[in-house]
Amino acid sequence: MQDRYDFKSIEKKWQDIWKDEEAFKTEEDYSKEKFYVLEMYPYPSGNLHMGHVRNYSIGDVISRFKKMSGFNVLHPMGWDSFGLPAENAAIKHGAHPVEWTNNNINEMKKQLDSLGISYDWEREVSACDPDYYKWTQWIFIQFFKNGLAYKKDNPVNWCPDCQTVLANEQVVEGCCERCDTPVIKKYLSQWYLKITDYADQLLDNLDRLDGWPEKVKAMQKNWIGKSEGVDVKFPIDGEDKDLIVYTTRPDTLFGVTYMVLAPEHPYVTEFTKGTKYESAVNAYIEECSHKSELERTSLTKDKTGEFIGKYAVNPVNGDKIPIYISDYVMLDYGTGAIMAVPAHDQRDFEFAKEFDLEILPVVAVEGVDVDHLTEAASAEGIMINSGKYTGMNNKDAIIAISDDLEAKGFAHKTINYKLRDWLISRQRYWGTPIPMVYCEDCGWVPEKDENLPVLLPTDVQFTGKGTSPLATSKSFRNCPCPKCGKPAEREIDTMDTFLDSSWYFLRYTDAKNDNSAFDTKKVNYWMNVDQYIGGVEHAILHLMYSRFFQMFLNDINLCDYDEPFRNLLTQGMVTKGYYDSKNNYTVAKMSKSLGNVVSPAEIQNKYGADTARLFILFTAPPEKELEWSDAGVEGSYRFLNRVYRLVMEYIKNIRGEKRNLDKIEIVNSADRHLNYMINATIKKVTEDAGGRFNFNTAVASIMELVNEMYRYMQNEEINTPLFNKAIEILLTVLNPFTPHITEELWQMLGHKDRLYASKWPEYDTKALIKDEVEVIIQINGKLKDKITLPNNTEKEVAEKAAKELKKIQAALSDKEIIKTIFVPNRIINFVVK
RNA sequence: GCCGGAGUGGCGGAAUUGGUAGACGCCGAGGACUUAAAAUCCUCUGAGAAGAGAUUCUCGUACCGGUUCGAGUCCGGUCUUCGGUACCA
Repeated sequence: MQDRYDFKSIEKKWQDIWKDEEAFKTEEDYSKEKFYVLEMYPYPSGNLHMGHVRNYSIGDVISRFKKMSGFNVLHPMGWDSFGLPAENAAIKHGAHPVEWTNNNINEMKKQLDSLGISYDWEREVSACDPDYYKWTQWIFIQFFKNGLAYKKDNPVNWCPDCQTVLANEQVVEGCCERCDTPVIKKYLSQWYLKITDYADQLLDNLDRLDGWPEKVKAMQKNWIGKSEGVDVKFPIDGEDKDLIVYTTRPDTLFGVTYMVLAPEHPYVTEFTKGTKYESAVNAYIEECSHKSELERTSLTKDKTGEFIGKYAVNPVNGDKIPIYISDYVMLDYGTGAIMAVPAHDQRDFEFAKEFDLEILPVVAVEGVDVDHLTEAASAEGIMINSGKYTGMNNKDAIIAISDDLEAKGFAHKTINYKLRDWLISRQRYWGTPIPMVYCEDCGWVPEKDENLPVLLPTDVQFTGKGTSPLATSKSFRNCPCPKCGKPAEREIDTMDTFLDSSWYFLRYTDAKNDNSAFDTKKVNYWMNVDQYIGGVEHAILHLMYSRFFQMFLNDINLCDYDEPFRNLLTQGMVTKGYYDSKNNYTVAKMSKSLGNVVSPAEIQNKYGADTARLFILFTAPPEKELEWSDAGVEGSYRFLNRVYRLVMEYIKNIRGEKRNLDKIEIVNSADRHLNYMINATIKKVTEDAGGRFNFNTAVASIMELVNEMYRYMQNEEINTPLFNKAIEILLTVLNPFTPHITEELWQMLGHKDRLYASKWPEYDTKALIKDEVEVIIQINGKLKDKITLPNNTEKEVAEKAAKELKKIQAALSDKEIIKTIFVPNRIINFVVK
């Protein structure tokens, strides 16, 4: 017998068989309960990394487990195949993005199959496939027709390196999320989707998503950033205009000592034109416009600004207060103007100190000397210096002051969101063309349905510079207006690739439909996604955009659900330790630049796919970070060899005889214990792999069963129906984790059927009841001794038996028992003094 | 600052409802097999103390306190750490 099992031939053999048998093909069966398990589709970079392996191993265990449990399982895979790397490769190597992308897809597909992941490849989707992006375009047009897509001239985030605009969500700390280049503001006319119309629904529905991690929900909540306050009207002295500001603290209105406008606010040039303030103000605006987003939002920098020569009138007391401009006020939040209360807002406090403006406290905060502030007092307190509101609790004053001002027409309650509309135009080639046409007479008109898809032209030049590559196509731009037929021009920008990924999970339910994006009956059968699995880096971007799409498609009656993903599992990163430049041991996400990458192919060559899967699932719970350990991989490999040898030993043992498959007989305590372990393992794996997704503890319990079987084998006859059952259960419950080796051993036992198609075992609750149980004996809650008693021994009997134990007698000799706590089959606790 | 997690052996991690803390695995030590090594199998493996030894005692889940017969688990406070987010008015 070989020392180590031959994973290379076994894994290849079974992957070929599954393919031939169409083992994982899924069809609609409306009579059967469905389960839709989905892993986030990857960008086809051409190479699988360990993060992918983890993601897909988790999904595959769930998928295989649910299939064996009797569900009609949908487990598809596809490609997020539009995007910059393909285009950059085209610029660099001259290959067309479509070739580069499709080569990568073929390569990655092979790698996925070599891991034994059970995908139904007949439902494969690829974002860059015209049969797919036709419907992305069609959905965009539905947004347009419903007034949710619009083109607008706006200051936008521009990445000078990627040569394209970015959505707010793609700007991380003032830099491009892709290349880390500081983002600059540009004025451009761009397409937007009105996600802000769904702000409340996106927020409110979060409460219903109880299968989502708190963390992700909190991140989305913060991002939407709902705040309730009031818009207050400040008349401007000497002008026939009012200044509207948004505040959440109307209780501090008596403490307003100046006003601030964003430098870009339209009033600024209007009020300063031709005045002595004009040159200084314009210089300041000019200075701000050169600052990057990063510089401007930096908290550490000193406050700057300019007085614009005008005064506003405070509606609560008629005070005249100076108006400044400063870049600490943002044009795109609230009204782009604020009332400044230096005593109670830290930013205003800093500005007031810099410009020597009055700091007037209006809320007495406990424990703070408000007349000698060293920083703003933003906590709650009692109103002071506030006319008739003085003495009130500031929380009550918020309501009283806003109500009074509202009655006088100076205020109204408002809600503000941080969420902005989604800028979806990209000045790049490799994306879905925006299917819009500009006609001088008709304005922006969507392409006719029958002309979809608007195909990406092939006669373009990739320079990576200047305007959208589509502008260089001779064939693309000119077209007739879909409405009036006159010569018109196509939009030359493409869509953000996040649109492609905002509905791909719907397309899987009906991937080959030529007549619509998906069939309503099919989509309603399969949706929602019962279990979605992916990295937490998509907590806001992809997961919020997809929810938005789903809500919209629900509103236009294309499907019955307003949330796409019922349960979400955010897997942790795969990390590995390395020695940095100062020779310190550091653990970090695997990355080429750090040199701490372990490639899946390398591990598969050395140990096989089953070992790679097992190690990843066993080493850490799925949502936690997983630190790669070569020794740990060895351990997983060792375990699989142990399983292999165990089954070979059993087969060897029955050679020449018939396998004893009679009725199971439990003849001794060893049998009873093995039978207990068999059933306990089924129970544990069913609960851990099927419900809690704690695959690590599920695997641990299978390991315990194997250990027990080795012990049993040393002393007992193993050609018995009971041991045969142990072997078969072992292979069955291990199958979702390591499908190749278990399928092979199953066949070697003589089975003609397949393990992947077999039924998940049920456990016998009677076998889990032990005849005898170990009861612990405590004195004052501390463990003193243990006693073995018949199951369900009564309190009196147990207590008597416990008191007869020598240790307990000794411990109780000079004590008085006040009370005895008895938990059946568990604990006797003597409370003594 | 605000929001959300997490702190358990040498390491990854168990303990699902308040009931034997440390399952399972890694590392390590010892033994068996072997000419030898690898592989495999068996035993031990939280810390400290006492004992020749079987064994016994004490401490121990970031820290301080509380509730309880009993707390890794519940409550109050503190610290550390990770992730997200922020001149958002």
